[in-house]
Amino acid sequence: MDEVFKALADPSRRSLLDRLHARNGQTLLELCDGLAMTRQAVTKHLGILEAANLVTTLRHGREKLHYLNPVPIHEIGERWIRKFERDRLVALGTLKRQLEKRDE
Amino acid sequence: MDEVFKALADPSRRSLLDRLHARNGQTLLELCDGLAMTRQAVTKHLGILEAANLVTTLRHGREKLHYLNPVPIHEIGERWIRKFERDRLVALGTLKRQLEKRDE
DNA sequence: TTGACAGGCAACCGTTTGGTTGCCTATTAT
DNA sequence: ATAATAGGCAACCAAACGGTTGCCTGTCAA
Repeated sequence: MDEVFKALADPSRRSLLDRLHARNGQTLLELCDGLAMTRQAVTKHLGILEAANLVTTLRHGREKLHYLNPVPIHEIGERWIRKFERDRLVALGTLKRQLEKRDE
Repeated sequence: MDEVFKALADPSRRSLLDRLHARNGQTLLELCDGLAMTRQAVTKHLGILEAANLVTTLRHGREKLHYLNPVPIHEIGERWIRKFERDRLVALGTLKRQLEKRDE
């Protein structure tokens, strides 16, 4: 879980996930295209995404295909974000009430 | 958005959010309790959470109350995670089909 | 078979990060 | 008034991060 959060913390990596979301199964060079960084930097980012299980790779001859794995993202939604959903509704009311209490 | 992702990347900060989720409106010292780091370190973490708008503070005399703001978390769920939901269903099928295509 | 192409590996570098220590200020209780 | 309490601020430090350059390996096409 921590690895996933860390992987998502970098905007370049999120953009790589976006690219794979737009078109799955791209090679390293395809993913490099248009990005303002070297191929080696992209390799590192993809390595981190792979370690977090957000990307799966597959060698096909001399090229490496990259596939998005949306499961960890979904899990963060389910196991982490959902937990805070209820708060959103009561947050303001609670704040107000607690303030009143403190001032008594 | 980037600030929120960065803020969520650290486990100590996520644990602080968890603590506020369990009991809202805690003081700095209350939030420090049981954590294996100095008060000043916690202050820094809370500062980052506040900058990301994940925590709202309120001075009350000499103590500072910290309140969880679940809105940015919710927005990540809505604007970011949701986008990848559809993929989850078709991911495996697509992978299989693309592999077959490549091998032709 | 020899280039060209796709990618891997490792060393290095400046900046950011997460944490510390030390000291200062403001508020409250005795 | 004074001491204790709650927190703020700044300097410093090691480690991690995001990126680079340089070079090497494996695969495909002419």
